[in-house]
Amino acid sequence: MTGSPSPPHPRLRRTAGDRRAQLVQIGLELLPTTPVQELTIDEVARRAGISRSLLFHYFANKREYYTAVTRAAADLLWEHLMPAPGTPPEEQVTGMLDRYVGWVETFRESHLAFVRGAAGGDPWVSEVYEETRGRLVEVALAALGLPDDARHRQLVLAWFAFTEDLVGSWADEPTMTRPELLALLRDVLDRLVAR
Amino acid sequence: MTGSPSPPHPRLRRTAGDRRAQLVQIGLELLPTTPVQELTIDEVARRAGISRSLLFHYFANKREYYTAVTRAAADLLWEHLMPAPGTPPEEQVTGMLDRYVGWVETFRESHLAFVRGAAGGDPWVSEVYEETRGRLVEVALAALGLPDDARHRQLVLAWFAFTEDLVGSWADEPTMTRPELLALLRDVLDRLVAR
DNA sequence: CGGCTTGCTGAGCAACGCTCAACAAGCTAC
DNA sequence: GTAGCTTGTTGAGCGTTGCTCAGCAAGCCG
Repeated sequence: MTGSPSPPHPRLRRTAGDRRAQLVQIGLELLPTTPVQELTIDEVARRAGISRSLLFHYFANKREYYTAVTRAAADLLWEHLMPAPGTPPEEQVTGMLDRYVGWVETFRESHLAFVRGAAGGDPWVSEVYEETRGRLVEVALAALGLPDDARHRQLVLAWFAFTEDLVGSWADEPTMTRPELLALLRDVLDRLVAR
Repeated sequence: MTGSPSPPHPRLRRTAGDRRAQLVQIGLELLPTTPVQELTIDEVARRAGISRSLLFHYFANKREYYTAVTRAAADLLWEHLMPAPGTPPEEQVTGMLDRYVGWVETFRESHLAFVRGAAGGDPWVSEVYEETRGRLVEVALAALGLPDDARHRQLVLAWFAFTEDLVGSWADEPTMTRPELLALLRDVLDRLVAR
């Protein structure tokens, strides 16, 4: 008590890019335990060891912040799913599907949290994932050699919803083998678009 | 300014049941324009013509309130979908599917808002709809003459996700006729469980 | 009219999103 | 080395919103 106030932190100063990345990273780490929109600025700032005010220096408001966090999560998924350049089209969908199941197996909780946050209430958050889903549909339709029209988009998007739900519950309680799951999903897709 | 304060409301006093029902009703009316969790107590109280405090007399906290609103919405859907007693099993699923599409056609925006709120972040809200979905699966499996085991539940629940997504986007942009949509959904379900 | 139940309110606290004026770390110029 | 600029950073503080609590008053009974 009688000692000098002693600055607990040597007042580290980061570059703008570093700090921004750090804040988004903290958001990503908090995602599994907290719905995005319920992240509190206080908590994030505390973890980063900065004042609340600084967060508003990098993000105009709370929404812009958690939208950035959501976008970061979507980008991670996107990069993991994208086929390596040069992959033959007929293998692309199979590969993406396989990697998607792997992703859910590895990051089950955080992925579930991400999807829930993206599906739920806030339009600004939903839009981020919608956009990623849209790009995934484009890739899938191209790989399948199908036209990118409204009808095929609807069908493949609905199949995404089917896949997300089934893979999620399967990861929680495996009622079939992994290859069976993959075959089932692929089969449903093929029959759907073969009309 | 110089007039008497004049009590704007004659201080109407309602029974507990009436007031509760009124508050839930207001929540239902606000659902299409506002994600459930973002309903503000202020707004609801203002619309009901009561003080904020009174709302906390009926609902312990905000969550309990919007959970009640969500449950009311889920009950409305449930009552609309349930087959009339005495309906032969083979017609039950077809009828429920038909009524579901009708429901989405009629209440597109509010139903979308409801599903989004139920899917999104808050576990307490999700649980309400999860429970209704669970009961719907039971009815469907019974009508189809299938065992109510984990695997069938997973498949039918995933098919629900497929159906919700497809019917939602179809209502926005009809890419096929209504009978075609119903036939497609029914066909996907039949093939899924016929394994 | 006195007394009881209970629907109802207003003042007020704490948490949180957000603003703003000012401080200070680290670089460049002289 | 120091003057001066840029910009990362902070603290005080405001408005809104969820929530509490002591107490008022509407309607009923004796």
